[in-house]
Amino acid sequence: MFDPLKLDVQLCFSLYTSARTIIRKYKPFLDPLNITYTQYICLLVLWEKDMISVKELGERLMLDSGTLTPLIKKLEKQGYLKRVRSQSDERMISIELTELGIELKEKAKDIPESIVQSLNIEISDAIELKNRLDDFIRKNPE
Amino acid sequence: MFDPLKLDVQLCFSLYTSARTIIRKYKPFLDPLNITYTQYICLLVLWEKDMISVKELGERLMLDSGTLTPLIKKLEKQGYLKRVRSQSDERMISIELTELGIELKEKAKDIPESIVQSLNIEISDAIELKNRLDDFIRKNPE
DNA sequence: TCCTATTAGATTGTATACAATCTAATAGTA
DNA sequence: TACTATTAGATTGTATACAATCTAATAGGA
Repeated sequence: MFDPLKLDVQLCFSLYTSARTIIRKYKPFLDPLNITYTQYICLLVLWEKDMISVKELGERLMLDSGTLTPLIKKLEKQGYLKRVRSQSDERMISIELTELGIELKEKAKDIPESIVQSLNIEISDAIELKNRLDDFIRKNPE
Repeated sequence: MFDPLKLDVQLCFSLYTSARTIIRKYKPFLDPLNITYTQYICLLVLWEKDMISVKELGERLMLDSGTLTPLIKKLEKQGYLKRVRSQSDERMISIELTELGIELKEKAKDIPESIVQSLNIEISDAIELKNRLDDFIRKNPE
């Protein structure tokens, strides 16, 4: 008999478990750089576009200032970035990579490839899965 | 030019975001029961099989005692379960639903259906996505 | 039986997530 | 211009995750 109150049946649990599983895979590659997964994705955004506000970073990662403020301060303490009060609008903080932060990009460049190698998944399946997830995210905003 | 250090390219971020997105969808349905998503999935396991150890629950959810111990104590404080030291092996704790915990199953019975309704996704797509995720989890253990 | 290894769960410490609230700055408007 | 609303980011409080360590109990030999 089909019971929707079964853990095994619920999509959410599969998403939750998959996310934790893959984030765990990043750990051995991020530990040497002394950063966490969330810090890593912040840096990914900054490596793409430097000098953005906390708000813009938050929109990109779908995280709020409650999560980002302490995290950015930790990256600042490690010397990877600076927090600069904007001149034009003093409510805003501009996050700016330091030399060290820019250099870190080079050290992190092989991580995506290493992750793909460490995952037991075909590239085509990974792409298909990612497309389906992005479709899901797109259709379920907020 | 394809850059693997782009956030948008990485499967992990899609998983991470999808998981947070769908867990957020549970909140309006779980808030009235005064439980969180993680507490809910613990109860899902117990509603399926009562009187299990912390270890067995942990294996089912892939969570360790560091996460589960405080969480189970909160559910105990709310009166949904009892923690009973096993007679045969005093290292083990048996988690046992109370009347209140059993009654909660009835109150939670419509949640899966409500979630499906609230998600903008076709059932067939949800099933396909879930199958792919479960395949991914199965192939990437630990 | 005695000793060592293992195991179950608890505890500690760090790092998110996220709701709710707060503060200071800016925008919008009468 | 004076007033109100909005906005950016910080702060507070709660609840995970998870590594590392600790403790007590059991298992498995010599």
